[in-house]
Amino acid sequence: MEVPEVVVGRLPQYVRVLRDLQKKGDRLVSSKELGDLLQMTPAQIRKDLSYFGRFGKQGRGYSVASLLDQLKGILALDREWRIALVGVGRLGRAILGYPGFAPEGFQIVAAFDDDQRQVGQALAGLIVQPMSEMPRIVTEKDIRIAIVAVPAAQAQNVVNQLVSCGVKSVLNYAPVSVQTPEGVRVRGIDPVLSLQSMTYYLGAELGSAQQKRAHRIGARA
Amino acid sequence: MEVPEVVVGRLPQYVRVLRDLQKKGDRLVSSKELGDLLQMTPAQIRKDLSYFGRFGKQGRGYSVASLLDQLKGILALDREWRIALVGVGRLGRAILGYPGFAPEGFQIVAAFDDDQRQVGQALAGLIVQPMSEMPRIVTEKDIRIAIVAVPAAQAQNVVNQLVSCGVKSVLNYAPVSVQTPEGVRVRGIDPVLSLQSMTYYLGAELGSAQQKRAHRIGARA
DNA sequence: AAGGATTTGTAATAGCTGGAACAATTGGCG
DNA sequence: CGCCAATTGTTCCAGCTATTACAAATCCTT
Repeated sequence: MEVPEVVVGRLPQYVRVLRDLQKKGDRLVSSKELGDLLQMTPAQIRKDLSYFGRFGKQGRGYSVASLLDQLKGILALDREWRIALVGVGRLGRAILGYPGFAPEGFQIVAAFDDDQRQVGQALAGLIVQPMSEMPRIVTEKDIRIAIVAVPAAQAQNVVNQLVSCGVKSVLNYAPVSVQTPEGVRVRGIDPVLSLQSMTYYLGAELGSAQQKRAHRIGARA
Repeated sequence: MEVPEVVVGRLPQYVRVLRDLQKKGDRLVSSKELGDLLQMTPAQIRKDLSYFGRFGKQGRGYSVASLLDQLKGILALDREWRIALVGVGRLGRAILGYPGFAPEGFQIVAAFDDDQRQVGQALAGLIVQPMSEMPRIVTEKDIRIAIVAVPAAQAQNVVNQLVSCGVKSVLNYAPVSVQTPEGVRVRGIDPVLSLQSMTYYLGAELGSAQQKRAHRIGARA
């Protein structure tokens, strides 16, 4: 069966909330409970999970530990992922220092920059490498994921290089939409875009009554 | 006419690419061109825009400057938005120093933290305030948007406080799903979730032939 | 052991979203 | 001046997504 991309996109949320429940000591959880925590309908959660198997028990719900294990397997989170970081400016350094990656199995194992003042420097236990070393290092370390934290003007070029090195997934912090060949996935992280999609509704609230009527407000987690 | 939320979510991308085109000196742009840049079909762009009016000229395309102006108006980006930041730890400081907000009209005008060692400190021209000052300052400065950069365990509590202060939009950097009443919008920024939705496809490529067949690969910008 | 309360997995359905297609319109060119 | 190429705005339709509804299964209580 074909799994819709939107379903895959929700699985990590399930993983995250299941971890919290496990930490809290809960052994069982129902789709209703999960739905409340994630502001989704129970049916959607059950249907999403049903793409991958039957993990629950009727009348009881899901075993937190077992569902978590299953989802980690499905998302391939039961292994370490080596990541290359490109760009060690202000943003890149913050990413290197972010403590949220390692506990989830994401390890930044190489850092690149084309600024000669940055190259050779030690950061978070890594020596910053010149871009010219990318093909060799990415191949040697078998890196499939890259994080791009370079200025917008350089992002497309950097992504092109990464793709030609065999990188298949890119997390793009540059505020620009980059194009990739089929088979290479890009996820953008741009707080400004997120803010701008919220001001639409804020503007309506401040605007005329006519505008108010035109926009419907609904919460989103 | 009711505008779907998914359409509103794409408008900021149009704004971003239109800015780039304007910087590049282009005066006109077609939906085909925009579609190529954003890896979308021209029809979708035309349809999205048609929710708000008729901005193009048949046979010619859209005036970059005029479409940009229109979209900025629709998204309420033609004004300054005052933002409160909660949490000035490692992540909060990085956000304060991020130079991408100001040029888009987003100004962080208050910073809060409940850590007594942080309160009173000057950061990026702001004095870090205690949480107890939030109701007063948010009201006085008429703040409607907040950025949350506190540990996951405190995020829900902080959001509750923000909501009770009248904040209507929250950009949540904490790796947790927070619940809000209807009318309050939350957008989460969690790079780990983005990575985890990509490993699903990477795992399939490394896995068995059976898994390979099960997952379909398609690029996404 | 029987009955009731609960909850899953899925089938059916309603609603939404994206894309194809095309008439209408515009500007350029000979 | 008339034709041609280009491109929009919109209608229609196919496909996708979410929700409702319910039979089947499980556990708890008495």
